[in-house]
Formats: sequence, structure tokens, C-alpha cells
Amino acid sequence: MDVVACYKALADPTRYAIFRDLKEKDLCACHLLERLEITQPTLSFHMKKLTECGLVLATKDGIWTRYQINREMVQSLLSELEYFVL
Amino acid sequence: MDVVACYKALADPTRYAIFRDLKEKDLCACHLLERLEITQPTLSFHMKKLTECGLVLATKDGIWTRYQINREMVQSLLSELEYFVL
DNA sequence: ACATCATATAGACGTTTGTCAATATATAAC
DNA sequence: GTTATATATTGACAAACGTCTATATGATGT
Repeated sequence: MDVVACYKALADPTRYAIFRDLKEKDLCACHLLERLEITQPTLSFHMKKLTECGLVLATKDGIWTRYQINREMVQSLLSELEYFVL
Repeated sequence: MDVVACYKALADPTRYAIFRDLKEKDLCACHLLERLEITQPTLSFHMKKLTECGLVLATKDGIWTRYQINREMVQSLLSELEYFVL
């Protein structure tokens, strides 16, 4: 688990917005696109950052890709962060 | 509280190392410098990022500045992050 | 006042990042 | 196989970032 990569993934307003959207509900890229003022390649770029660090899971479902928050990874990040308030 | 700024502050290997160092013990800039392979202005740059977002507190103590983790802010960040695993 | 030590700021510079338009790939439907 | 739809990749480019050297600021002690 690359903690810094996780923080980097969340350290952008657009990606944090995506992350919040995914918290409400799993979404495919096309639905995320509707909510954001970015182009499709830009979204693809951001989803790569979010999935590569493991915070978001992507599952191909036929023609589209379903993105969902990886709660296990968020939990790991939480544990790392909790260390600093002990 | 600017969540994204907090993540941005932690999203750099050098700053994360500083943060870990501070977890063990409050330190002044000169002692942090001894532990890192960076110049003094670079450290100053990083400390600005860490203090501006509120994750680290700086208190002038005579000639030197004592840096310490702001556990309240870490706790706030934890709460924000916990939201995603609910 | 002057010298010294700790930290901050300014300016320069290469690297990384976020964005787009254009194009490629992959899946499904006809 | 062609067409349509969803997502990824490439290449270009401006902006932000991390780093340095040089210099400034600010506090202490003489």
C-alpha cells in the first residue's frame, strides 16, 4: 500500500469530488462525466490515479466500467492516519 | 478546513517523512534538517505547506520554531475520511 | 552596533500535473 | 462486418510543484 500515492490521489479537487460522488453510489464513467465539467479523457486520467493507488475499484461490466470505492483501502488509510493521533 | 489542501500536504514523500518524524517528537526546523537530505529553504517551503493547511502547528520559541502535529486537525481529517467507509 | 544563528523569501529551473483534441481499443447490436 | 457506444491512450501545452543558490529577516549574545 502506497500511502503517499493515496494522498496524492485525493489531493485534487476534481478527484475528491469523484470520490464523494462514488460514496453515494457506484457509478460508471459516463455517469460521472455527466456530473463533472471535464472531458472524457480527463476523467479517464483521474480514474487511473484513483484506481492505481487502490482507493477505487473498477469492474468491467460489458460495455461500461463500474467504479466503486474500495472501503478496505480507505480503512487501511484510516489506520495509517489514526497512528498520528495516538 | 480545506480537506484537499490537507491531502496535498501529505502527498509528498518528504513532507510525509517530516510528518512521521513529528509524530515521534516535536522538533524545530534545524533538527528536522539534520534528518533530511534537503536544504534549509526547501524545508521551509515544506513546513509552509504543512502549517498552512493546519496539520502542523508552528510556535516561535525565541530563536527557533517548534513544530508539532496538530492532532485536532488530524482528527478532523480522520472524520472526513471515516465518512467514506460508513 | 555588530556578529551569529534560525528561519523565511525571491528568483531560477527542470519535472510533474491537469487539461484538451484527436485517435485507438473494446464491446455490443444490427 | 459495420455501426454505435464506452473507455483508454497519445501528444501537446500551460500551470503548479520541488528543488536549489543567494539574500533577507529576525532574534540573541557580546
